[in-house]
Amino acid sequence: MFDVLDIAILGLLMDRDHHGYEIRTQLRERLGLWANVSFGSIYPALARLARYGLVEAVVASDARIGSLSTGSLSGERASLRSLRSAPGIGRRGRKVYRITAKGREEFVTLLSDPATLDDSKNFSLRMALAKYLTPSLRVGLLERRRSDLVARLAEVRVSAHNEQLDSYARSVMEHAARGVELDLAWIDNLLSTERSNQQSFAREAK
Amino acid sequence: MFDVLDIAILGLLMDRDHHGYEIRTQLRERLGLWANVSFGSIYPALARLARYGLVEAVVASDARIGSLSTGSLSGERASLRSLRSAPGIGRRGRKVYRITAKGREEFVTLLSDPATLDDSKNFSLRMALAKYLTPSLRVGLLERRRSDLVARLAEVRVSAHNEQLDSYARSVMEHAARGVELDLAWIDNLLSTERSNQQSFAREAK
DNA sequence: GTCATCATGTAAGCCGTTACATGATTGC
DNA sequence: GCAATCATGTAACGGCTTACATGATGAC
Repeated sequence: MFDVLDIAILGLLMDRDHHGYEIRTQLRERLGLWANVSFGSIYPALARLARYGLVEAVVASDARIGSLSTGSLSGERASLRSLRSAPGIGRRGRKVYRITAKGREEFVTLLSDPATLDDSKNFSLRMALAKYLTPSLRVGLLERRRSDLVARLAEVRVSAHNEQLDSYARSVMEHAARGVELDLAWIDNLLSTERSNQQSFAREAK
Repeated sequence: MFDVLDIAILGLLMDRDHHGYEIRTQLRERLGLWANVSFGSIYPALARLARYGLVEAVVASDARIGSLSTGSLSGERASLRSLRSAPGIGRRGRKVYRITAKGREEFVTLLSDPATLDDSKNFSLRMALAKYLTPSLRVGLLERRRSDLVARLAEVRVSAHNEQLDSYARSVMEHAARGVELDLAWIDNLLSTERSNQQSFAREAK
């Protein structure tokens, strides 16, 4: 139904409102992935999320003018016009998006949904947004990722020991193995942090 | 013109003939990438390469051993024989593909072509096939990759120091940085190997 | 005799990019 | 006045996956 980009956008909007143009930079700077997602992906995604009622477009309340922030939708048009005619701050009619209550709900569901949790890009995105998950969902996510990596490590080690590989191909395989080991160490570190947090919480509750 | 999968397939065929079904496993086992490329990609790619005359189908008729064409490559002949001799007869009419002289030329050109050498998947593929490159082309490839990684490392370190990141998002960024560092160490290691090989060659030539 | 594996191919569709189209604002 | 950046959107296109269609062979 909704894909990775939708989750990423909702995740950004959980924090604060954004307009489309801004989302591109934020995706790189705050969520790590993707060297510049194109606008051809972002704007349609926003439109779709709006159609499903997970986000809504609000007026660009610009810092200088301010006080325009009366949320009525009928005022939106007028405000955009006034922003345009008024020289100075307001750029071209920005459409600032805000996540709805329904969107917040759906976001947490999507984020913890174990379906399509295959590749590392996907996982990194979810981890970067993990503060919106409950501790137990976080641990579940981490454990699932851990078992995937263990399987992957075994596979890549078998490949690395393939006798018929030349030194370059073997080097690639060995490096792939080291990459998976690094990922695994990271996950284990995150897991132990989660567990010690849970323990200290349990102690407090006593 | 030709894409990554084409290079990968040609690379496999440089070694020995393959049929389509077999290529899928080999892509994983020998070239590392892609958890199973689908046949919907492989067969059309083979057909296209054949249209351009880079490969040709040498139909392995279900018939028994022998009847083998100009076996310039002894290893290839041996592998085909072993495929047929073990069980009763060959399976369904396999189409075994062989790389042509033109294909070998084009392969080296594509492999050393610096265009579209962006992502790590692409680079890993090229490195896995690096034995088909000249030493200087290999060094060029490695140096280009190195400078990309240096730039990437700087970028991701800036992201990791972003004050507004929560601990999870920061952890993702820091882990990304460690990943790039690992890649970089690998490249540097490969580069020094290349250089010491060149030196020992130079000594011999003296 | 039917299931798993081997084997080849086509068609539909998804997801994302590039290219196109438009326009405001800022700074030189 | 002109370029660069900010800003939004649509349309065409490409690559890869899924699903579909077909069929041989070997194992149990």
